[in-house]
Amino acid sequence: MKIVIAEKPSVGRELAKVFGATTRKDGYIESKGYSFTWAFGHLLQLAPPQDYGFIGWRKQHLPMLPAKFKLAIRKIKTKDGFVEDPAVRKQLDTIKKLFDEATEIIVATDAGREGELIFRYIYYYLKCKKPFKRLWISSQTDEAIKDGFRNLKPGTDYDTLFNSAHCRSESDWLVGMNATQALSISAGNRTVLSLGRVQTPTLAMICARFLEIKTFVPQTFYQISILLIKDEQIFKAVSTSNYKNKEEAEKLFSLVEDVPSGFPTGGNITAVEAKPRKEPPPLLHDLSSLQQEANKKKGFTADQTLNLLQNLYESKLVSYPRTGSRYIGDDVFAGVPDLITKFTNHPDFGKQAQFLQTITLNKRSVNAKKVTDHHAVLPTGEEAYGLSSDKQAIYDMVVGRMIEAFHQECLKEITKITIQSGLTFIANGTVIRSAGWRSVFNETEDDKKDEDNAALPKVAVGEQLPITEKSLLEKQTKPKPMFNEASLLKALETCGKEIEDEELRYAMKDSGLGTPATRASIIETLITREYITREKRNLIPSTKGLAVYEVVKDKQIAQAELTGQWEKRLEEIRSGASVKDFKSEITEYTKMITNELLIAGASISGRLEDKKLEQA
DNA sequence: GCAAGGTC
Repeated sequence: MKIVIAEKPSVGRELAKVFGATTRKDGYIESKGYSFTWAFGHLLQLAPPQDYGFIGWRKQHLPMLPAKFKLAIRKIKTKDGFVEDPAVRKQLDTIKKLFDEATEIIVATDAGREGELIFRYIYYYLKCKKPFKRLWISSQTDEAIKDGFRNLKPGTDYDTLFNSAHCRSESDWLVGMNATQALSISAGNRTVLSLGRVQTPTLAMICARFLEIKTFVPQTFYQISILLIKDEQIFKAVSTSNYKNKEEAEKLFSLVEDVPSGFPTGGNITAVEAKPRKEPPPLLHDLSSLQQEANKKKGFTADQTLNLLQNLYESKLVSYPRTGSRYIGDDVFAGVPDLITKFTNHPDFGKQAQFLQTITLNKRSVNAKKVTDHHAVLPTGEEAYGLSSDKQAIYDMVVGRMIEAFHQECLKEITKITIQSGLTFIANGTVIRSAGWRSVFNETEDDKKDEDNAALPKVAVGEQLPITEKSLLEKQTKPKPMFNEASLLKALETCGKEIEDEELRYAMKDSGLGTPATRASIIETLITREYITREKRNLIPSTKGLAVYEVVKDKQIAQAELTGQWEKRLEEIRSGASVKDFKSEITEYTKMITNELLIAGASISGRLEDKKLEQA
């Protein structure tokens, strides 16, 4: 009997289906020759400090550097504290039984670093010694699966991938557990002050933005705007320059030749520019882009959106939710026309779905090379009925985006008129010639400025138009907005791109901070720790969060670059570099940050106390 | 009590 093990039940069932396996057992599916089983993500985790004898949080334990890490069954929180997850224990027993009977194991966890780790932790925990082969596919279509099974790789081909995964896991434990205890202990051990490679840079971003806004000094500046008229159509133009000095602005303002000042045609047209612009449809959604849209449109938190989407996935209404790809492969694209047909009666998108049946579909979101473990989120086409309003809203965002993504470009005409009257003015106008994908939701653009005109009248260079009105506008510079969940998610995705060091930036190019699967939980962790709170839709740091930020802000643990450095080294390990060197560097770093925090935490002890007094 | 990673 060959045992195939997948990362999650949905994939296990999909593989079984391709093999025609139908005998459903508890935790696996059987056929002649093959049994298909699965994990539920990580079943095993690195054991907590107390499993190595570090009982209680004590300075003399630090730094905790286990000679050999242990694995423990994933825990869940109950009213009696943390206990082994019984469902996980049961599935591990099933897997053990199957492995014991196996002649060969076929590893079908997701094709990536964590997928490899999920299997290897199970394999080593069960002390299994049987040979295994690796299924490595990036698409779940029947053809891709069959092809993958014809081209199984030797399991040992992925030893270096496991090494990099294992290093990632242990390094996060070493740095996170030690830094957390060190800071908590030195700050008086009254409350948990957690730190980690991902959560601390995230907290730092929120705090830095908050302080930037708090210390922002608005600058007053002046702008001059005019209204012109042509063929009974009034349009607006704004001075190309801003003026810091009021006297200067007033002087220039007096030079504007408007009708009330006695100039019947004081606006000289000096340039007219009209350019067509094509706006391609948006890409399909990955989890993060959907979380951002749901936060903007409906105010859902990242966590709520993930839960709603997971629910839709479990009801077989949408494809795999925790994806980081906004593309699909050609094989999935082949099924898209039929999929679109299923939505021709949709109350909101039916008409546009019908229209898509008559055109060549846009293939911007089709790129097999950009599909990683999972493709972009798509509806499955199963009939959806009786959904709660929140679930329906998320489902409609998925369906609507699919219709948009395969729709035509939006064609616009951008017009720019330059007017001279004492000083130079610009009038901008945008006319949509063909709405294309924008007809799906029919929403106005988010980047539209209030000084933009819709359509501009036809004018020619040399024409002189009446200026019916002029205004001197007093404006103030504004700080960047506070982070909300949408802008934070985006910042987590793109923070790698702002790293100056080219190599580190390259190492983070496909990752950012955290992963699609974990970003919602990072935000929730910061809230649970009382580092940040939600105020309306904004994420605001608390006194506690700001105190922690003060201690760590100049340290590596608060920089996104740390992840960049790790990613670079982990990639080297994956291609065969020594594990030993990286491990000893992590050990050194752990010792250093632990010692620093054991000293530094004392400085915030008082600030945590203040918070309690305020509340009392 | 604590990380980050995956998923029901």
